[in-house]
Amino acid sequence: MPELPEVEVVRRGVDQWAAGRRIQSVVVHDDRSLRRFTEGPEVFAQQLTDKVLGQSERRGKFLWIPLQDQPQDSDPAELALVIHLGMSGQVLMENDDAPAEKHLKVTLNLEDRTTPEQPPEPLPNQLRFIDQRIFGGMQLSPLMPDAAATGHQETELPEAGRLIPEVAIHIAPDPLEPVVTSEWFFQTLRRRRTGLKRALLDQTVISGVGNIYADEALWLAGMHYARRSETITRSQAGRLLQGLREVMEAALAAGGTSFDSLYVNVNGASGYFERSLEVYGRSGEACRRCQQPIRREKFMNRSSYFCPRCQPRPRNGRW
DNA sequence: TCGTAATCCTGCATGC
DNA sequence: TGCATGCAGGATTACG
Repeated sequence: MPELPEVEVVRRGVDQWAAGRRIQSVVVHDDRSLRRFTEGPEVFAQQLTDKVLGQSERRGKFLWIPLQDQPQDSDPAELALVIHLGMSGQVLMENDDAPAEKHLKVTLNLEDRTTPEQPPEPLPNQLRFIDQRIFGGMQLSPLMPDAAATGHQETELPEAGRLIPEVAIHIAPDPLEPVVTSEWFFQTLRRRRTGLKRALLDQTVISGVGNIYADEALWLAGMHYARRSETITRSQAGRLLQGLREVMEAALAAGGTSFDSLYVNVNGASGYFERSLEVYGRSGEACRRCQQPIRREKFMNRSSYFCPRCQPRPRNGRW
């Protein structure tokens, strides 16, 4: 299931294979994947055709590709193709003679790249969006200045002046962005009055964290998922943020987490991080720190995995 | 205004 | 064997 590291792996692949290439035509196979683009599949295709794909960017689980008129356009793009993988979305680069996937939703037919760095072998000429459960989707959105960076207390942030799609403007920065400091995270959590895991899964608090990495980071920090966010201390917030970064960077290095072939990179290959998970999906198995059996509990219409000894249940909302 | 629960969707596993 | 049910979960929406 794609969370931040998986989306970043896909972003890198899209950048490598599709950046700088012009869209020849667009085929929408299933307009349910454009649910959030209210103007319809015809307008979607029309607005993409003849545009050049720029360098892709990401915030949390939102991935977007700025659209330009020319390959070396110096003017900032005004519109972006926004892709969200949901829990079963895939982006694949393939040739047009490859058989259509069962859940193929949108195909972008690309012109050959003609820049000097073009490799000798021909590049795949299609960018395909595939989505089994249709929780993900594509849409077009105008780009606008990033409020998260411009409103930050620290200056000289690399994000200052960055453009974000309008549809993702409400999404908080993710743990790998420099704007997310330990103090920022502490203040953000203290302002909320909810459980820690609820806060981690709320993309307006911090983005990019899904069920898997929330459980993993809480285990690394030794904190229970129901711990109240407003009672967290500075050092605990720092530990939790460190846990988030640690697990995400490790997953990124392994090419992401693959559970059921729902996540693959743009070449169709699976990641290898699953074998490194400490609690998620390990109900009944021994905790690698204290040997207590990992417990699974129902939480927010999903499952929470934790070690009852390393992550004791809070009493009176604290510990 | 904020926090929480329901909803969307499909394939797979399980039970009868 | 075939059908019904439960489960997985990210983002949005509706409700209290």
